[in-house]
Amino acid sequence: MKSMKQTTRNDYARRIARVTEAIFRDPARARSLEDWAALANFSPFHFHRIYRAMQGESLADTIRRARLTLAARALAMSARSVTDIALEAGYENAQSFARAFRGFVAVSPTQFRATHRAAADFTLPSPVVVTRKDAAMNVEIVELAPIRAHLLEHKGPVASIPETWAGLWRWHMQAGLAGRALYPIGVCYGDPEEDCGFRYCAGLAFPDGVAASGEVTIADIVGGRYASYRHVGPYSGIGAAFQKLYGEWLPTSGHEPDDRPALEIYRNTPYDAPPEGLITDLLIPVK
DNA sequence: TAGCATTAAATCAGCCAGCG
DNA sequence: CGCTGGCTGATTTAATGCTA
Repeated sequence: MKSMKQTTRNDYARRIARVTEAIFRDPARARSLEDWAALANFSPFHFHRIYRAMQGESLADTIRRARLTLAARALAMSARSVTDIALEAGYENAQSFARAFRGFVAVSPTQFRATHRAAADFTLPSPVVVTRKDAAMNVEIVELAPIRAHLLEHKGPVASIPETWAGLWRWHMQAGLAGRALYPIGVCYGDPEEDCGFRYCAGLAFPDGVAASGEVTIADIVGGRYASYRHVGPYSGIGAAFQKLYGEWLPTSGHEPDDRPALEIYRNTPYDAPPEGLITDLLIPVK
């Protein structure tokens, strides 16, 4: 996959994107591997390998993620029964659904619903706007107060970052924090374009101190001056947005980059918004 | 790409809690 | 006590992944 020609890669990416779009448009719809392969113009045999290589997860993983994301949203935002939501999400019964759901977010559907209903009482202090939005790229300069957060360092390829998040959510639940308000923040050290030197931590900010345990640590995210850009859309577009910020905006902005980590502040989550409605503030440190 | 191994999902049986 | 909804463990079945 690494040595693949760029044109081939683009072509493959387009074909695979047709499949993932169809999955997220209607996650509950059952289709055979042959159908999905046909949609991407691959033989079934090659399809799952190409899919996995391009997406970093199997077709089944994507379908499960789409279905459970849909279900999680329904749990958080409606009062319908777990069984109804399970059936609507494409599961044949509530049992299978409960099992898959627990595997996804580490808590049962009803616990999840209780947590997300209860978690509306805490908001981070908003960054103070120093300069208005840039005409070209909607970037504003903000002053951010320090944030104390629980961090879990991501290890492995960028594509598996969702697993680290799942690990941090699991820790959050296991630490008995279900029902407590929280605020997810991604912390990026170094340059994502370089394999070495780039580190990513999944973080959760809490209203008050809670002891860390296991691989989860407590850290103070340094405050100060940041250039803030609001990214709206699926998380897959964040890399390109950062690239644009560093590559296009920063050099012409007159600002100098600082060596504090860049931040991703998630203003909503896949549990309460569809992929195209995900709001993420991207903050790059400036002097 | 066949054939085997592994993994995930479905199914079934049964438990528990809440309620009339 | 029976009914209902929700959850789980064990087992079966199907899909997926790996290897040659």
